[in-house]
Amino acid sequence: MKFEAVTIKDIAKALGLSTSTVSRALRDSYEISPETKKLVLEYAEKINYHPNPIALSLKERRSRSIGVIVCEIANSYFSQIINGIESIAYNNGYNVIISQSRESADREMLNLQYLTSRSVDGLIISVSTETKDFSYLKELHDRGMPIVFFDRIVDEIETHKVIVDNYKGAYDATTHLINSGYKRIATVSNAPALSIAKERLAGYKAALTEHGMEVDESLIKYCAHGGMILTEVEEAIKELLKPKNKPDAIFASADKLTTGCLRILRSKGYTVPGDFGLVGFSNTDLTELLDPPLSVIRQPAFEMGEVATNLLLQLIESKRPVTDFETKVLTTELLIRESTRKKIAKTKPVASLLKE
Amino acid sequence: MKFEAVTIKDIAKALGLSTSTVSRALRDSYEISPETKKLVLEYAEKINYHPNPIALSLKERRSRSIGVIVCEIANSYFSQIINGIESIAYNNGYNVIISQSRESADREMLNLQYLTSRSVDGLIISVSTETKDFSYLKELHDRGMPIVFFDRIVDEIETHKVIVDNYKGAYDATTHLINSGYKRIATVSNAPALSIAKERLAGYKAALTEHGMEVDESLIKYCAHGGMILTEVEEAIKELLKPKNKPDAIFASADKLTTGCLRILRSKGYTVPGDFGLVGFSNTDLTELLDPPLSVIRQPAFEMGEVATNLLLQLIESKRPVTDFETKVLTTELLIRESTRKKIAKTKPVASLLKE
DNA sequence: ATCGTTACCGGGAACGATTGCGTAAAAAAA
DNA sequence: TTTTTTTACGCAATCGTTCCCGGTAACGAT
Repeated sequence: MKFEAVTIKDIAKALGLSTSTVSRALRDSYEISPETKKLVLEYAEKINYHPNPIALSLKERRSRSIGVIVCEIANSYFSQIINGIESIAYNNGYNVIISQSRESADREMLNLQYLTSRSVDGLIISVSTETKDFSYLKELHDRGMPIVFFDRIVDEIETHKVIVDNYKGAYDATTHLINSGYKRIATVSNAPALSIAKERLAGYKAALTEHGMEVDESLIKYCAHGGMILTEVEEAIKELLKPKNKPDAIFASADKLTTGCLRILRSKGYTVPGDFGLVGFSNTDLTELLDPPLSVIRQPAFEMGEVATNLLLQLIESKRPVTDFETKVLTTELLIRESTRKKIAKTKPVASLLKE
Repeated sequence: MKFEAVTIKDIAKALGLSTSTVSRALRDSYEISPETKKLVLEYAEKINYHPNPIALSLKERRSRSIGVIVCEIANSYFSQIINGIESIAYNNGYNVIISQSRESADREMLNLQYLTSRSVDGLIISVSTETKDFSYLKELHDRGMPIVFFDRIVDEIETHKVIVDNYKGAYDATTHLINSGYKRIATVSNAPALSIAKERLAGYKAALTEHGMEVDESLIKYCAHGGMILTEVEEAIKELLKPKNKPDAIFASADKLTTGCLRILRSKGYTVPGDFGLVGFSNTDLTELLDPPLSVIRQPAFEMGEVATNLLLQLIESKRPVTDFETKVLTTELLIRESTRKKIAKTKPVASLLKE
């Protein structure tokens, strides 16, 4: 079934004009008489004419659409990012095509090919945990495709990037654990090759050393798929519990890792923050309703999406090749709740629950 | 900046052939000699030729893209649905354009216009709570636009629809509350005009009457935006707590309403399931980690997305106008956890936490 | 009377790909 | 050898739109 739309030809035929005249009348050209314009405009309105964007795309060699690749949509952080992207794109007449890599480099590549063959005007990407070979992306970029990275950025490719201050986020969280009285702080991290993993790890280590605590590599565990596969988190926790000198707190470095840790700890019968303190990056709005309410580092996800999109549009609409790229660094927010309160408060604070 | 792609003309020019020959060679037409084919194919491969989908769209009058309208992406239920939609669409060479109504009829209308002007081949929609006037949608459908509704369907428009057995879901949940010993069961529902709200309310009422309990209209509260605005939920709860004969359990009829109720109850210092039993529709995978773990009615969201997309593609690719429409009804699943356990068990069950 | 302006409008070539039709040359049949 | 058939390719129209060229009036100035 097809959906037949009105074209400029229909108007031309009905009004006994040429298509060029109609086109010009619609674009309010100076060489069309006011009467003709009025005629065309009114008729176009009457039969509900809308220019065919596909024909325009062909003519102007641009599709007015941007591609977005994230690892998964069903993740608060990314869906908030997408929200931000969408709001800006929409306001500028662009549409957004979303695809998911599901942390697979293959799927990411496929999506990339798909999106470019669909001739998107630009791309906003957070690479998968698995991606090691950026040559395809690099080639794309070299051939002129505007790209903006966010979250998991690629150092090898020079373009606009949007991140948060991961170092500081991790530093603050770890410091908070230290100040709360935790002595042996472990971390469950993302795939070590990832930019965010490195930065967060660096912040974690810095906080430890600056407070006179030594960095114990056996307390650093990695989950290759960033918590998307729960058994990886389980494995990490199992490892952490092995030695006699168990940690007394965990800093989790990604959304799914944070809730994953809680899930595993609880399933093993441990209590938080009794047996372990827990803090992590997370953007779920349910963290305060969890048992226990989780202390989290929250990223300004919506804003990140907005910023990334503005940068991309700037790139797309620039007449000359852009060579001056910037990396926007937004700040995280540490929300302190029960999960890092070493001495369990019997009376739960409820006043702040209504916020958001 | 533009991203210059290789065209069929480039190949033709380089090989001293006509564009038609190249086109036919690429499509493996019988009237092209094997040598020429080989030549073209190899050269196309070499310079990384990809047919321009926009030119194809213009020629074939189809864009191979489908539009999706949901109220918000950052909602587990909808992002799971989108996941399902995307997986099927992708496998069939379609791309998905997503937009959000944010429960506003105006935004929904705008999105609709935008998507159709972008000439999508079909639409998958869950209408907003606010939408009362379906004439635009109806007109679109009458003019031949393939549409599939899911979740919040529109009775006035005859087309494929995908829902769950809302009646049974609500009935089961309410019955579960009754069997757990709750005596005065309230419900917090969606906008009353919504199909899902009606069906769930009917299931709730049926369960009550069938178990010899009377339906008390003062125990039925509505939230016009389905929990998206928390103050509406707060207002509803406040109303429920007014009369002396307070309810002892709440059945919430949407994802955000369920977590919203928990949020409000906890912020007011009530305990669940001590002061109130709570069960509701929800697709978050965090419900078992909440305090208390929530009993929920879970919808097969991913599958719903798949089914809806298959139906839509069927509609799009049908040669003749389809007049025989079907409504697929999937089944919900009741997951029983702490929030409906009238007598608080001291030892929390942890074995099932690892599932999913 | 001739020329230059100005005001309006149409023809037709793009954009990239497909496809019906026409046709030259080569191969097969007469 | 002539006719017919097959093979293999090119021409041109098409999709909807824009825009570069024109073209033709009407009118004033010379």
